[in-house]
Amino acid sequence: MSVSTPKPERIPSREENFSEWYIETVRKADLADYTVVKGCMVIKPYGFGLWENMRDALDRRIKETGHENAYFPLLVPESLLLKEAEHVEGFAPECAWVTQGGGSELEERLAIRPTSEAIICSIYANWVNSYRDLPILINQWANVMRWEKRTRLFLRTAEFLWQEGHTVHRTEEEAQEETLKMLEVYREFLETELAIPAVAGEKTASERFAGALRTYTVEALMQDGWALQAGTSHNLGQHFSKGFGIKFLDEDNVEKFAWQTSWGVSTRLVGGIIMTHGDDRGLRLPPRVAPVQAVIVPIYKAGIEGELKEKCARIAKALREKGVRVREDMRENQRPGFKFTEWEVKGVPVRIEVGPKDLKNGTACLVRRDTGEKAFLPDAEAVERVAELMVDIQTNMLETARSFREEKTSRPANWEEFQATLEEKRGLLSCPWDGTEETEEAIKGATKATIRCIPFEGSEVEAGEVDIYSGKPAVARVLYARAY
RNA sequence: CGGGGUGUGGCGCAGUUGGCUAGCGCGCACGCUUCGGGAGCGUGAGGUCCCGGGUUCGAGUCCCGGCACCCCGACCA
Repeated sequence: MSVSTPKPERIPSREENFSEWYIETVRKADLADYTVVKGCMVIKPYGFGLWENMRDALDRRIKETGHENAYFPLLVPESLLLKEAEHVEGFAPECAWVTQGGGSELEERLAIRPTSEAIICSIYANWVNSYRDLPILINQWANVMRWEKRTRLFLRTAEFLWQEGHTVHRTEEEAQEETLKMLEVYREFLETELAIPAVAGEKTASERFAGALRTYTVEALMQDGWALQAGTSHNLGQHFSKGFGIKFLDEDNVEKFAWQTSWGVSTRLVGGIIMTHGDDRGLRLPPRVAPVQAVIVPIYKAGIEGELKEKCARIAKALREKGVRVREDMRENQRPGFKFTEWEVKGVPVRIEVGPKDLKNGTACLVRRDTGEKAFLPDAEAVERVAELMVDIQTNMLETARSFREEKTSRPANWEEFQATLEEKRGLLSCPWDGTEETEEAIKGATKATIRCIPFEGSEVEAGEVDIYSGKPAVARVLYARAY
C-alpha cells in the first residue's frame, strides 16, 4: 500500500474551516454532544466541570458585590409576559409554550422562561412597599429556553444555562451605578478568569434588550475575526416597574416606581473560550478555570511499572497540596502518544511525563499546552514549576488574545476601506457614526457588520469628523464587526 | 422560514443497469507482545439499510409521501 491514509478523527484546521473546527473541537474535547431534542445539547462532565469553575468564579464576584442567589419558576404565565410591551415583542417569537398539564388543556398557556424579567418582576411587586425594602439585589442561576432556528453547540442552543441578576433600586442613579458595576464585574471576570480581553461599551438602540432603557455589553473578538457578545447589563429604567406595579413609598411619603437592572452571562462563554484560545490541536484552557490543570502521563517500561506509579502518585500528591487540579492518566491499554494527543485536544494546560529516564535521573518532564515548550526538571523543582506555570500560562494566554485583538482592530479611513478591511482582515472596525439607525441598517445590509458597541474608551470624535457611510457629522466613534 | 445536501453497526464511508449470506476502515471486547508523540498481530461481538406506502419473483438500490439532521441565507445571548 503506497497510499497513506489520513489519520481518522483529525480536526480540520481553523484556517480551512473555522466553524467545522469549532464543532469538532467541542466534540473531540468531550465537552458536549447533540441529543434527541433539536437544539438541546448535553453538557458532558468535562464541559460541565469547566462551566462549574467559571460559574464559581463569577458567583464569588456576584456575592462580593452584595448580591444573593435565589430561584424563581421556570414557567411564565402568558399574561405576565404581556405586561411590558417591548419585552413581549422581543421575546414572543422565540418562546416555547406549555399548553397542557395532567392530561388536560390549561386555561392559560405558560411560557418556558426565555428570560425571567416577567416572572421575577411580578413577584418583586409584592416584596416592595417602602424605600426601606430597597435595594433588592438578587441573582439566579438557571436554565432558559429560546426557540432558535439555527443552533450551534454552546454558542446558540435552544436551552442554555446562565446567570441572571435582577435588582430593584430607589433611584435612577443607583440603578445606573449597579448596571455599570456589574458590567465591570463581567469585564474583569472575563479577563482574569477566562483570559478573554473584552471591550466594554453601550449598545445602540437597535441592539438594546427588549424593554431596557440602556444596554451595556462586553464584546470579545474571536480568532476568525467575528465578535462575540460575552455579557450584557441592562438599565431597565422604570419600564418593568410600571408594567408590573413595583411601587414604594419614599421617605417623602410619595409613592414612586422603582428603578431596575438585569444582567447576565451564559454557557455561551464556553464557546468564547474555545474560539479565543483554541488552536489546530484543539482546546487550550485558561488554567484558572481548567477542570484539569495538569495531567500526569507515565511512560511504562517492563519491570518498572510499580516504581513509575509510585512516583506519579508522589508528584500528584505534592501538586494537590499546592492546590493544583491534577489528573493521573494511569491507563495501561493506551500508549503515551495517544494520551498526549487526547489531553492536548482537551486543552489541559500542563502535561507531566514520567518515564524510565526520569526515574533514573530524579526528574519529570513538563510540557506547556500554550507554547509546546518542553523541559526536564528535578522532581522538587518540577512541582514548584507547575504551580508557577498556572500563572504564566494564564498571563500568556491573555496577552496573546489581547495582541490578537489589537492587531485586528482597524480604523478605516473611508467607506471603501471599511468594506475591504471587513472582507480581508475582519475584526473590529472603529469608525465615526452619525448616530442614526438608518446608517446602522444600511451598513448591516451591505456588509453584515453591526455596531457592537459605543466603547467607553475611544468613542470621542474630533470636530469635523463625519460618518464613515453617510458622510453626515459624527456623534461618536463606534466599533463595527460581524458578530455571532 | 426560503435555497441546497445527506440519511447504511458507536463514528467515517462503500454498495454497479434491482440479484446470492450487506461490506470496509476506525472504535469496541478478549489474548499476547508493546509503551519518551495517535502501537502490532490474532480472535470476536455488534445492522428495523431514517419512517410509511407502492412497483417487482426479488428493493439498501426504482416510484410516491413523510420525518430528521447538516450546510447557505433572514431572526437571535
